Amino acid sequence: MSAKTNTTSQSQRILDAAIKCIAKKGYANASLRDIAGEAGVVLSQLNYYYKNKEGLFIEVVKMLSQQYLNEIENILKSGETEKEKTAALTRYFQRMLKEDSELLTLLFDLSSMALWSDSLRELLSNFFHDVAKLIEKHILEDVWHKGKLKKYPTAVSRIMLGAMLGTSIQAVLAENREDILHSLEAIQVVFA
Amino acid sequence: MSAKTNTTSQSQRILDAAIKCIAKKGYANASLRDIAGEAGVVLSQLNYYYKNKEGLFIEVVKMLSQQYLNEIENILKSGETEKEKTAALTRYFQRMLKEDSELLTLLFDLSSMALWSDSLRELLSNFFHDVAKLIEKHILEDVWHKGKLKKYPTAVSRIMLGAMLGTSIQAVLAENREDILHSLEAIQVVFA
DNA sequence: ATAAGTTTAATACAAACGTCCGAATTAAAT
DNA sequence: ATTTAATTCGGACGTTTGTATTAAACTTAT
Repeated sequence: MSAKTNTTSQSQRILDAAIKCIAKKGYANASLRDIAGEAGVVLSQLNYYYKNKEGLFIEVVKMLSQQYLNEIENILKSGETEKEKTAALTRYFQRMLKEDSELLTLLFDLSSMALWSDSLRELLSNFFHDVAKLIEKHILEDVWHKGKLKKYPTAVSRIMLGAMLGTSIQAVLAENREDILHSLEAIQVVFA
Repeated sequence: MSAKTNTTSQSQRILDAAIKCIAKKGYANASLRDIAGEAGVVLSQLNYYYKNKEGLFIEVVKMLSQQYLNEIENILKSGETEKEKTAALTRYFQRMLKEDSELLTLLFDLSSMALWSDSLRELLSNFFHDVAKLIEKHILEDVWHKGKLKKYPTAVSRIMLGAMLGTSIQAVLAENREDILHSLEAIQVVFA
Protein backbone atom coordinates (compact mmCIF):
# COMPACT_ATOMS: atom_id res chain seq x y z
CA MET A 1 0.00 0.00 0.00
CA SER A 2 2.90 2.31 0.53
CA ALA A 3 3.29 2.39 -3.23
CA LYS A 4 -0.19 3.64 -3.83
CA THR A 5 0.10 6.05 -0.95
CA ASN A 6 3.22 7.44 -2.51
CA THR A 7 1.54 7.66 -5.85
CA THR A 8 -1.47 9.57 -4.66
CA SER A 9 0.60 11.82 -2.51
CA GLN A 10 2.74 12.53 -5.53
CA SER A 11 -0.19 13.55 -7.71
CA GLN A 12 -1.71 15.36 -4.77
CA ARG A 13 1.50 17.19 -4.12
CA ILE A 14 1.35 18.44 -7.69
CA LEU A 15 -2.18 19.68 -7.17
CA ASP A 16 -1.23 21.47 -3.97
CA ALA A 17 1.79 23.02 -5.64
CA ALA A 18 -0.38 24.17 -8.52
CA ILE A 19 -2.74 25.89 -6.12
CA LYS A 20 0.11 27.52 -4.30
CA CYS A 21 1.71 28.76 -7.51
CA ILE A 22 -1.46 30.15 -9.02
CA ALA A 23 -2.33 31.88 -5.78
CA LYS A 24 1.12 33.40 -5.59
CA LYS A 25 1.86 34.39 -9.17
CA GLY A 26 -1.41 34.11 -11.01
CA TYR A 27 -2.50 31.61 -13.57
CA ALA A 28 -0.86 33.37 -16.48
CA ASN A 29 2.51 33.52 -14.74
CA ALA A 30 2.46 30.09 -13.17
CA SER A 31 4.38 27.82 -15.49
CA LEU A 32 4.40 24.07 -15.31
CA ARG A 33 8.07 24.32 -14.39
CA ASP A 34 7.21 26.53 -11.44
CA ILE A 35 4.64 24.03 -10.26
CA ALA A 36 6.98 21.10 -10.71
CA GLY A 37 9.65 22.91 -8.78
CA GLU A 38 7.27 23.82 -5.99
CA ALA A 39 6.10 20.22 -5.80
CA GLY A 40 9.64 18.87 -5.82
CA VAL A 41 8.87 16.83 -8.89
CA VAL A 42 10.23 16.55 -12.38
CA LEU A 43 8.42 18.45 -15.10
CA SER A 44 7.39 15.39 -17.03
CA GLN A 45 5.45 14.09 -14.07
CA LEU A 46 2.86 16.75 -14.66
CA ASN A 47 2.14 15.32 -18.08
CA TYR A 48 2.16 11.84 -16.67
CA TYR A 49 -0.57 12.46 -14.12
CA TYR A 50 -2.53 15.20 -15.84
CA LYS A 51 -2.43 15.11 -19.58
CA ASN A 52 -1.76 18.78 -20.11
CA LYS A 53 -1.95 22.16 -18.45
CA GLU A 54 -5.68 22.51 -18.81
CA GLY A 55 -6.18 19.03 -17.43
CA LEU A 56 -4.21 19.97 -14.36
CA PHE A 57 -6.14 23.16 -13.78
CA ILE A 58 -9.43 21.38 -14.25
CA GLU A 59 -8.50 19.12 -11.36
CA VAL A 60 -7.46 22.15 -9.36
CA VAL A 61 -10.83 23.75 -9.86
CA LYS A 62 -12.67 20.53 -9.10
CA MET A 63 -10.80 20.09 -5.86
CA LEU A 64 -11.22 23.68 -4.71
CA SER A 65 -14.89 23.75 -5.63
CA GLN A 66 -15.55 20.73 -3.50
CA GLN A 67 -13.56 22.11 -0.63
CA TYR A 68 -15.18 25.52 -0.56
CA LEU A 69 -18.64 24.20 -1.09
CA ASN A 70 -18.22 22.13 2.04
CA GLU A 71 -16.73 25.02 3.96
CA ILE A 72 -19.52 27.37 3.00
CA GLU A 73 -22.18 24.85 3.83
CA ASN A 74 -20.70 24.40 7.28
CA ILE A 75 -20.56 28.16 7.72
CA LEU A 76 -24.21 28.42 6.82
CA LYS A 77 -25.16 25.58 9.09
CA SER A 78 -23.35 27.20 11.99
CA GLY A 79 -25.94 29.93 12.44
CA GLU A 80 -29.38 29.40 13.88
CA THR A 81 -31.38 32.28 12.55
CA GLU A 82 -31.14 33.71 9.07
CA LYS A 83 -29.53 36.79 10.60
CA GLU A 84 -26.80 34.72 12.18
CA LYS A 85 -26.18 32.82 8.97
CA THR A 86 -25.73 36.03 7.05
CA ALA A 87 -23.37 37.29 9.69
CA ALA A 88 -21.38 34.06 9.59
CA LEU A 89 -21.05 34.25 5.82
CA THR A 90 -19.93 37.86 6.07
CA ARG A 91 -17.32 36.96 8.65
CA TYR A 92 -16.13 34.17 6.39
CA PHE A 93 -15.37 36.60 3.58
CA GLN A 94 -13.85 39.06 6.02
CA ARG A 95 -11.57 36.42 7.41
CA MET A 96 -10.46 35.42 3.93
CA LEU A 97 -9.74 39.03 3.09
CA LYS A 98 -7.71 39.49 6.21
CA GLU A 99 -5.86 36.22 6.58
CA ASP A 100 -6.27 34.27 3.38
CA SER A 101 -6.51 36.83 0.65
CA GLU A 102 -4.44 34.56 -1.57
CA LEU A 103 -7.42 32.26 -1.75
CA LEU A 104 -9.67 35.05 -2.93
CA THR A 105 -7.05 36.06 -5.42
CA LEU A 106 -7.03 32.48 -6.58
CA LEU A 107 -10.79 32.45 -6.96
CA PHE A 108 -10.79 35.62 -9.04
CA ASP A 109 -7.93 34.42 -11.14
CA LEU A 110 -9.61 31.12 -11.86
CA SER A 111 -12.83 32.92 -12.67
CA SER A 112 -11.21 35.07 -15.29
CA MET A 113 -9.39 32.01 -16.55
CA ALA A 114 -12.78 30.38 -16.97
CA LEU A 115 -13.73 33.12 -19.39
CA TRP A 116 -11.52 31.50 -21.98
CA SER A 117 -11.93 27.77 -21.46
CA ASP A 118 -15.23 26.03 -21.95
CA SER A 119 -14.54 23.22 -19.53
CA LEU A 120 -13.35 25.58 -16.84
CA ARG A 121 -16.27 27.87 -17.44
CA GLU A 122 -18.67 25.06 -16.81
CA LEU A 123 -16.94 24.15 -13.57
CA LEU A 124 -16.89 27.69 -12.26
CA SER A 125 -20.43 28.28 -13.40
CA ASN A 126 -21.63 25.22 -11.54
CA PHE A 127 -19.69 26.26 -8.47
CA PHE A 128 -21.33 29.68 -8.32
CA HIS A 129 -24.68 28.07 -8.99
CA ASP A 130 -24.19 25.65 -6.13
CA VAL A 131 -23.11 28.35 -3.71
CA ALA A 132 -26.09 30.48 -4.65
CA LYS A 133 -28.35 27.49 -4.08
CA LEU A 134 -26.82 26.99 -0.66
CA ILE A 135 -27.53 30.58 0.25
CA GLU A 136 -31.05 30.25 -1.02
CA LYS A 137 -31.64 27.11 0.96
CA HIS A 138 -30.13 28.20 4.24
CA ILE A 139 -30.79 31.91 4.36
CA LEU A 140 -33.70 32.72 2.15
CA GLU A 141 -35.94 29.69 1.97
CA ASP A 142 -37.51 29.70 5.39
CA VAL A 143 -37.80 33.40 5.70
CA TRP A 144 -41.37 34.54 5.52
CA HIS A 145 -41.07 37.81 7.28
CA LYS A 146 -39.03 39.69 4.71
CA GLY A 147 -41.95 40.46 2.48
CA LYS A 148 -40.30 42.25 -0.37
CA LEU A 149 -37.48 39.75 -0.84
CA LYS A 150 -39.24 36.43 -0.52
CA LYS A 151 -40.67 36.70 -4.00
CA TYR A 152 -37.24 36.40 -5.59
CA PRO A 153 -35.27 33.88 -3.53
CA THR A 154 -33.12 32.70 -6.41
CA ALA A 155 -32.41 36.18 -7.64
CA VAL A 156 -31.59 37.46 -4.17
CA SER A 157 -29.20 34.62 -3.47
CA ARG A 158 -27.35 35.41 -6.68
CA ILE A 159 -27.16 39.04 -5.71
CA MET A 160 -26.06 38.28 -2.18
CA LEU A 161 -23.27 36.09 -3.46
CA GLY A 162 -22.49 38.71 -6.07
CA ALA A 163 -22.25 41.38 -3.40
CA MET A 164 -19.79 39.26 -1.43
CA LEU A 165 -17.70 38.54 -4.49
CA GLY A 166 -17.85 41.98 -6.02
CA THR A 167 -17.09 43.78 -2.80
CA SER A 168 -14.24 41.42 -2.09
CA ILE A 169 -12.70 42.14 -5.47
CA GLN A 170 -12.72 45.82 -4.68
CA ALA A 171 -11.15 45.10 -1.34
CA VAL A 172 -8.41 42.92 -2.77
CA LEU A 173 -7.50 45.57 -5.32
CA ALA A 174 -7.66 48.51 -2.94
CA GLU A 175 -4.54 49.72 -1.24
CA ASN A 176 -6.34 50.03 2.04
CA ARG A 177 -8.36 46.88 2.42
CA GLU A 178 -9.59 47.60 5.89
CA ASP A 179 -12.16 50.17 4.85
CA ILE A 180 -13.86 47.97 2.32
CA LEU A 181 -13.46 44.99 4.57
CA HIS A 182 -15.63 46.72 7.12
CA SER A 183 -18.04 47.69 4.39
CA LEU A 184 -18.89 44.04 4.08
CA GLU A 185 -20.72 44.23 7.37
CA ALA A 186 -23.31 46.50 5.83
CA ILE A 187 -24.36 43.51 3.75
CA GLN A 188 -26.19 42.29 6.79
CA VAL A 189 -28.08 45.55 6.93
CA VAL A 190 -28.86 45.64 3.23
CA PHE A 191 -30.26 42.12 3.15
CA ALA A 192 -32.05 42.36 6.48
CA MET B 1 -2.42 69.06 -38.90
CA SER B 2 -3.10 65.95 -40.86
CA ALA B 3 0.23 64.64 -39.68
CA LYS B 4 -0.75 64.84 -36.10
CA THR B 5 -4.16 63.50 -36.96
CA ASN B 6 -2.52 60.53 -38.60
CA THR B 7 -0.20 60.13 -35.68
CA THR B 8 -2.93 60.11 -33.10
CA SER B 9 -5.11 57.90 -35.21
CA GLN B 10 -2.21 55.49 -35.56
CA SER B 11 -1.57 55.27 -31.85
CA GLN B 12 -5.29 55.30 -31.22
CA ARG B 13 -5.79 52.48 -33.69
CA ILE B 14 -3.29 50.48 -31.68
CA LEU B 15 -5.22 51.16 -28.50
CA ASP B 16 -8.50 50.15 -30.12
CA ALA B 17 -6.95 47.02 -31.51
CA ALA B 18 -5.56 46.16 -28.09
CA ILE B 19 -9.00 46.49 -26.56
CA LYS B 20 -10.53 44.37 -29.26
CA CYS B 21 -7.92 41.66 -28.89
CA ILE B 22 -8.09 41.49 -25.11
CA ALA B 23 -11.87 41.39 -25.23
CA LYS B 24 -11.78 38.62 -27.79
CA LYS B 25 -8.97 36.39 -26.59
CA GLY B 26 -8.16 37.60 -23.11
CA TYR B 27 -5.12 39.42 -21.89
CA ALA B 28 -2.98 36.34 -21.49
CA ASN B 29 -3.62 35.20 -25.06
CA ALA B 30 -3.41 38.56 -26.75
CA SER B 31 0.08 38.91 -28.13
CA LEU B 32 1.59 42.11 -29.40
CA ARG B 33 1.68 40.54 -32.83
CA ASP B 34 -2.05 39.91 -32.64
CA ILE B 35 -2.66 43.51 -31.73
CA ALA B 36 -0.37 44.83 -34.43
CA GLY B 37 -2.15 42.66 -36.98
CA GLU B 38 -5.57 43.77 -35.81
CA ALA B 39 -4.48 47.40 -36.01
CA GLY B 40 -2.97 46.96 -39.43
CA VAL B 41 0.35 48.17 -38.14
CA VAL B 42 3.85 46.84 -37.97
CA LEU B 43 4.96 45.27 -34.72
CA SER B 44 7.68 47.80 -34.07
CA GLN B 45 5.10 50.58 -33.93
CA LEU B 46 3.89 49.21 -30.63
CA ASN B 47 7.30 49.73 -29.10
CA TYR B 48 7.52 53.10 -30.75
CA TYR B 49 4.38 54.52 -29.15
CA TYR B 50 4.17 52.48 -25.96
CA LYS B 51 7.43 51.40 -24.53
CA ASN B 52 6.36 47.85 -23.70
CA LYS B 53 3.38 45.61 -23.19
CA GLU B 54 2.55 46.91 -19.76
CA GLY B 55 2.83 50.48 -20.99
CA LEU B 56 0.29 49.72 -23.67
CA PHE B 57 -2.14 48.08 -21.28
CA ILE B 58 -1.82 50.91 -18.82
CA GLU B 59 -3.02 53.26 -21.52
CA VAL B 60 -5.82 50.84 -22.33
CA VAL B 61 -7.00 50.89 -18.74
CA LYS B 62 -6.69 54.66 -18.48
CA MET B 63 -8.76 55.14 -21.60
CA LEU B 64 -11.46 52.68 -20.63
CA SER B 65 -11.68 54.02 -17.08
CA GLN B 66 -12.30 57.52 -18.34
CA GLN B 67 -14.83 56.29 -20.85
CA TYR B 68 -16.88 54.22 -18.43
CA LEU B 69 -16.72 56.75 -15.67
CA ASN B 70 -18.34 59.25 -18.00
CA GLU B 71 -20.89 56.74 -19.19
CA ILE B 72 -21.87 55.75 -15.69
CA GLU B 73 -22.13 59.33 -14.54
CA ASN B 74 -24.48 60.08 -17.42
CA ILE B 75 -26.52 57.02 -16.58
CA LEU B 76 -26.83 58.19 -13.00
CA LYS B 77 -27.75 61.70 -14.06
CA SER B 78 -30.47 60.41 -16.32
CA GLY B 79 -32.78 59.46 -13.47
CA GLU B 80 -34.66 61.89 -11.31
CA THR B 81 -35.34 59.97 -8.15
CA GLU B 82 -32.97 57.61 -6.44
CA LYS B 83 -35.24 54.77 -7.51
CA GLU B 84 -34.94 55.75 -11.15
CA LYS B 85 -31.20 56.06 -10.89
CA THR B 86 -30.87 52.59 -9.46
CA ALA B 87 -33.09 51.27 -12.23
CA ALA B 88 -31.01 53.03 -14.86
CA LEU B 89 -27.81 51.57 -13.48
CA THR B 90 -29.36 48.13 -13.44
CA ARG B 91 -30.47 48.48 -17.03
CA TYR B 92 -26.96 49.57 -17.94
CA PHE B 93 -25.47 46.34 -16.64
CA GLN B 94 -28.26 44.33 -18.21
CA ARG B 95 -27.65 45.92 -21.58
CA MET B 96 -23.94 45.18 -21.32
CA LEU B 97 -24.67 41.58 -20.47
CA LYS B 98 -27.02 41.22 -23.40
CA GLU B 99 -25.34 43.21 -26.13
CA ASP B 100 -21.83 44.06 -25.02
CA SER B 101 -20.73 41.21 -22.86
CA GLU B 102 -17.27 41.48 -24.38
CA LEU B 103 -16.86 44.69 -22.47
CA LEU B 104 -17.71 43.02 -19.18
CA THR B 105 -15.36 40.22 -20.05
CA LEU B 106 -12.74 42.85 -20.68
CA LEU B 107 -13.39 44.48 -17.33
CA PHE B 108 -13.05 41.20 -15.46
CA ASP B 109 -9.96 40.25 -17.37
CA LEU B 110 -8.30 43.57 -16.65
CA SER B 111 -9.29 43.27 -13.00
CA SER B 112 -7.61 39.94 -12.60
CA MET B 113 -4.64 41.30 -14.54
CA ALA B 114 -4.47 44.07 -11.99
CA LEU B 115 -3.95 41.49 -9.28
CA TRP B 116 -0.41 41.04 -10.53
CA SER B 117 0.73 44.48 -11.59
CA ASP B 118 1.08 47.32 -9.13
CA SER B 119 0.49 50.07 -11.62
CA LEU B 120 -2.58 48.38 -13.04
CA ARG B 121 -3.86 47.62 -9.59
CA GLU B 122 -3.74 51.28 -8.70
CA LEU B 123 -5.64 52.23 -11.84
CA LEU B 124 -8.36 49.63 -11.33
CA SER B 125 -8.57 50.41 -7.64
CA ASN B 126 -9.08 54.08 -8.37
CA PHE B 127 -11.67 53.24 -10.99
CA PHE B 128 -13.77 51.20 -8.61
CA HIS B 129 -13.35 53.86 -5.97
CA ASP B 130 -14.57 56.54 -8.35
CA VAL B 131 -17.56 54.52 -9.47
CA ALA B 132 -18.51 53.83 -5.88
CA LYS B 133 -18.22 57.51 -5.11
CA LEU B 134 -20.50 58.28 -8.04
CA ILE B 135 -23.09 55.88 -6.71
CA GLU B 136 -22.80 57.36 -3.27
CA LYS B 137 -23.21 60.86 -4.59
CA HIS B 138 -26.11 60.24 -6.95
CA ILE B 139 -28.07 57.51 -5.29
CA LEU B 140 -27.31 57.49 -1.62
CA GLU B 141 -26.36 60.99 -0.60
CA ASP B 142 -29.69 62.73 -0.73
CA VAL B 143 -31.73 59.86 0.51
CA TRP B 144 -33.06 60.49 3.97
CA HIS B 145 -35.95 58.12 3.96
CA LYS B 146 -34.02 54.86 3.92
CA GLY B 147 -33.25 54.89 7.55
CA LYS B 148 -31.25 51.76 7.98
CA LEU B 149 -28.94 52.41 5.02
CA LYS B 150 -28.16 56.08 5.36
CA LYS B 151 -25.72 55.46 8.15
CA TYR B 152 -23.32 53.64 5.85
CA PRO B 153 -23.42 55.49 2.52
CA THR B 154 -19.87 54.61 1.55
CA ALA B 155 -20.20 50.99 2.54
CA VAL B 156 -23.52 50.63 0.76
CA SER B 157 -22.20 52.14 -2.46
CA ARG B 158 -19.34 49.65 -2.41
CA ILE B 159 -21.78 46.83 -1.87
CA MET B 160 -24.14 48.03 -4.54
CA LEU B 161 -21.31 48.20 -7.06
CA GLY B 162 -20.09 44.85 -5.81
CA ALA B 163 -23.50 43.34 -6.32
CA MET B 164 -23.58 44.58 -9.89
CA LEU B 165 -20.10 43.31 -10.61
CA GLY B 166 -20.40 40.02 -8.77
CA THR B 167 -23.75 39.17 -10.23
CA SER B 168 -22.53 40.06 -13.70
CA ILE B 169 -19.59 37.73 -13.33
CA GLN B 170 -21.94 34.90 -12.52
CA ALA B 171 -24.04 35.81 -15.52
CA VAL B 172 -21.11 35.95 -17.91
CA LEU B 173 -19.92 32.54 -16.78
CA ALA B 174 -23.32 30.90 -16.76
CA GLU B 175 -24.51 28.96 -19.75
CA ASN B 176 -27.91 30.56 -19.54
CA ARG B 177 -27.30 34.21 -18.94
CA GLU B 178 -30.92 35.23 -19.17
CA ASP B 179 -31.88 33.94 -15.74
CA ILE B 180 -29.17 35.78 -13.89
CA LEU B 181 -29.63 38.78 -16.10
CA HIS B 182 -33.16 39.09 -14.81
CA SER B 183 -31.92 38.53 -11.28
CA LEU B 184 -30.20 41.88 -11.55
CA GLU B 185 -33.57 43.56 -11.35
CA ALA B 186 -33.96 42.37 -7.79
CA ILE B 187 -31.11 44.70 -6.91
CA GLN B 188 -33.62 47.49 -7.04
CA VAL B 189 -35.73 45.66 -4.49
CA VAL B 190 -32.84 44.81 -2.22
CA PHE B 191 -31.54 48.36 -2.07
CA ALA B 192 -34.96 50.00 -1.91
C1' DA C 1 15.49 72.03 -49.15
C1' DT C 2 16.54 70.57 -44.87
C1' DA C 3 15.39 68.61 -40.72
C1' DA C 4 12.50 66.17 -37.63
C1' DG C 5 9.22 62.95 -36.99
C1' DT C 6 6.74 58.86 -38.52
C1' DT C 7 5.98 54.38 -40.78
C1' DT C 8 7.37 50.18 -42.94
C1' DA C 9 10.10 46.30 -43.42
C1' DA C 10 12.94 42.52 -42.33
C1' DT C 11 14.98 40.26 -39.00
C1' DA C 12 17.49 38.94 -34.85
C1' DC C 13 17.59 37.37 -30.28
C1' DA C 14 17.40 35.20 -25.94
C1' DA C 15 14.08 33.52 -22.85
C1' DA C 16 10.20 30.89 -21.65
C1' DC C 17 6.75 27.98 -22.78
C1' DG C 18 3.96 23.33 -23.23
C1' DT C 19 4.69 18.99 -24.93
C1' DC C 20 6.87 14.72 -25.96
C1' DC C 21 10.00 10.67 -25.78
C1' DG C 22 13.35 7.06 -24.45
C1' DA C 23 15.69 5.18 -20.92
C1' DA C 24 16.27 4.12 -16.11
C1' DT C 25 14.24 2.76 -11.94
C1' DT C 26 10.95 0.79 -8.91
C1' DA C 27 6.94 -1.92 -7.66
C1' DA C 28 3.69 -5.75 -8.50
C1' DA C 29 2.34 -10.01 -10.28
C1' DT C 30 3.15 -14.45 -11.97
C1' DA D 1 13.07 -15.27 -10.05
C1' DT D 2 11.36 -13.58 -14.02
C1' DT D 3 8.19 -10.99 -16.31
C1' DT D 4 5.14 -7.22 -16.56
C1' DA D 5 3.46 -2.86 -15.42
C1' DA D 6 3.80 1.58 -13.35
C1' DT D 7 6.49 5.34 -12.22
C1' DT D 8 10.38 8.60 -12.30
C1' DC D 9 13.88 10.98 -14.61
C1' DG D 10 16.48 14.03 -17.68
C1' DG D 11 16.69 16.13 -21.76
C1' DA D 12 15.23 17.62 -26.17
C1' DC D 13 11.82 19.72 -29.53
C1' DG D 14 9.58 23.23 -31.91
C1' DT D 15 6.95 27.32 -31.15
C1' DT D 16 5.80 31.64 -29.42
C1' DT D 17 6.76 35.46 -26.82
C1' DG D 18 8.43 40.47 -25.85
C1' DT D 19 11.95 43.32 -27.08
C1' DA D 20 15.53 45.45 -29.91
C1' DT D 21 17.95 46.94 -34.06
C1' DT D 22 18.86 48.48 -38.56
C1' DA D 23 18.05 50.79 -42.79
C1' DA D 24 14.99 52.74 -45.95
C1' DA D 25 10.75 55.33 -47.45
C1' DC D 26 7.29 58.70 -46.58
C1' DT D 27 5.14 63.01 -44.48
C1' DT D 28 5.05 67.43 -42.72
C1' DA D 29 6.77 71.97 -41.06
C1' DT D 30 10.02 75.54 -41.09
